[in-house]
Amino acid sequence: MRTGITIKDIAREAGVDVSTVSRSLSGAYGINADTRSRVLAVAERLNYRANRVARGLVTGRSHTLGLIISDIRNAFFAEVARGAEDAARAAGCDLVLCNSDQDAHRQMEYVSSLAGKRVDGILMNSVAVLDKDQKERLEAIGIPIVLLNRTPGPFSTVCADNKAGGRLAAEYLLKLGHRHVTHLTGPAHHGNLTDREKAFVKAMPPNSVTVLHGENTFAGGREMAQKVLAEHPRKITAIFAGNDTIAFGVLRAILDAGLKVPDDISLIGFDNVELGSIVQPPLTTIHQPSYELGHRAVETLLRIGRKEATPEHHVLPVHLIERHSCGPTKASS
Amino acid sequence: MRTGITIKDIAREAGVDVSTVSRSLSGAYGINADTRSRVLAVAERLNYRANRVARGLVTGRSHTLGLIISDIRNAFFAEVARGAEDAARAAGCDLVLCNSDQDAHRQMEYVSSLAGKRVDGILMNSVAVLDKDQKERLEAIGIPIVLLNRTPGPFSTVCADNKAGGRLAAEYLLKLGHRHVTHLTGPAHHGNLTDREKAFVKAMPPNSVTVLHGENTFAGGREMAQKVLAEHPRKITAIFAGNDTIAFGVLRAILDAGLKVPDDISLIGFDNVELGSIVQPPLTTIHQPSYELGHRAVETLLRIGRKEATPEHHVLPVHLIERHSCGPTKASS
DNA sequence: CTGAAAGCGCTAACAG
DNA sequence: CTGTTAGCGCTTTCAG
Repeated sequence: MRTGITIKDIAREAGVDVSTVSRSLSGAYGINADTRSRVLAVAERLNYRANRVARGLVTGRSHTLGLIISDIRNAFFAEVARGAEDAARAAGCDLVLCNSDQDAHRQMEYVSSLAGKRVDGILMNSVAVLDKDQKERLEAIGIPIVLLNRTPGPFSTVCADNKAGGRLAAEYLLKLGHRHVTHLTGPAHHGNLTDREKAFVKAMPPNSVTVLHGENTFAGGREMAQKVLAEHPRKITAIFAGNDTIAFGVLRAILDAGLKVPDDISLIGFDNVELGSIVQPPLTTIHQPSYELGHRAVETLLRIGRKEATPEHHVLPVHLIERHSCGPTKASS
Repeated sequence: MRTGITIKDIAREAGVDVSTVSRSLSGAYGINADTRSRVLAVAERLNYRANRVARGLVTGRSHTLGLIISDIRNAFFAEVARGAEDAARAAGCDLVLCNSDQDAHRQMEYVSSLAGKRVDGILMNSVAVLDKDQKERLEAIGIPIVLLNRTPGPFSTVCADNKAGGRLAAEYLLKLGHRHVTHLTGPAHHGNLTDREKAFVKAMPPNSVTVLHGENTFAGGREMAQKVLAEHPRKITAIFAGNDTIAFGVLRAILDAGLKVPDDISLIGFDNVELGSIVQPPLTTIHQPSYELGHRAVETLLRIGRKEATPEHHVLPVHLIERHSCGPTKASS
């Protein structure tokens, strides 16, 4: 009912066998040019549209990829998704969008569901560093996977150089004289954020930084900032946010508290989301190539999918974007 | 190779027929509780995962929906997409993401591709108001469609009350004394934006507003604003942007020109994107329920999909969010 | 070069 | 309650 016109109809109409139709359509070898164009004409006339589901059933390839991310509303992920979709489209694949909200259970449900649909590959920024059980289940699924965050293990990964980014942020703040800083970030054991945190803390002098974990969202950033602001009204001179979205929330809280950035407190983010340039003050941040990340990730997904082969690990460079949310400490040294 | 374990394997293993397995799995009627649990146990043990593609082939339902939007990087669409995905998931459907970049050709390719995949429905913010030919082609496809912008015709629509929004913006600006305003918006004949434009112009005094069409993106907003600023340095006292993303671009250009908002020029947007509250100055805008839009759209999509039935038209309310990007004119009255 | 036949993995009557 | 029989729409040997 739904479809109507199939390969069979056009076979009958063109007076040939279905296999001939199939071959003509797929532009295959060994087919008379005349028959072929006749078949094509009929297909055209009947407004035929091949059923990709049926084709997928026999070929075993669905030409569909799954993308599991925390939340598409985070501008960083939107950018990643766009890069991924462009690359997928270039390869003739569809991209199904899944928002995990950082929920491990939900993430697994998506994987399961995608597996049931026999997607050709899954791209995901895993909720947290995967435990042994999860890794095994993922491997058992037998679908190519590319992780958007560095996790030791059998899976390919594509991610930014988070450690270098954390270090960059530390060095910059240090150069400006900050010695009492706090790092506001997402849940602990989140691959990328954790790398940033570790590298940041390591690059700062001992005991100069306190870190607070929360939701890595606008709301989360605001809440964490409200907390620190309430507890340490004077002491801290700078905040390093785990990502720009958190930074925006932090900025919001600082503004609400009647304080000024960077006069009262410096703020540096991570991601370099487009809107960072128009908030007030424009946000100093660490740039990571979000679009590229998504693009590269599906490229490697497609590559490893083909040859049942060795995992690849790509790490993309980051750099500092100096705008106006950071300034020198007055109280320091 | 890809899959391995099928219904057949578990039939053999459990010593029953495949149809029995199928029935057990789908929790169907008329099946011995014992056999059923035995089958389930085997399935569990073998880590069986039903092939939804095969199932779709026979049932005719793919449990997949398509979402075609301009660009997921636009925060408004990200919000819509999230609402759509949540609703789709609640209904057991996957959502495939398509970015049309406002390109009519690309939009049609996506529709075609989705149709080939026999999606259960398509959700799209059509590039422009559809012409007769396009409408016919869409109808011929025979897949339920819900449009995210109001287009007269046979398709269901879910959208915000754009006209009311345009009027609201005009009334507000008028109240503040503005009599020389410009409206910076996207391409002409874009359903939603056009409605806003028309209502806005109509609610303003004759000849008080000039409108400029461009790209409805951050870059587009910046470019249009640069143009206006260069040509009418003094005259205009307020700008109404077709959406917040454009407004952000406009803001950027105004700031770059060394002017102040709202002192030198007032700015009002449309959408009420989250980040509007932290730009400087916080953006006054028209709120539309983006998440709801996406959510409602898939709900109606699913509904009209079931009964081959009458199109539905939903229009969701908007309201003014008064922040600090608009002020009274000094030069006026 | 083209037709016949088998089958991808699953569901859906129809008997028994 | 369960097995048998047909397919869904397409690709793919295998003959001819």
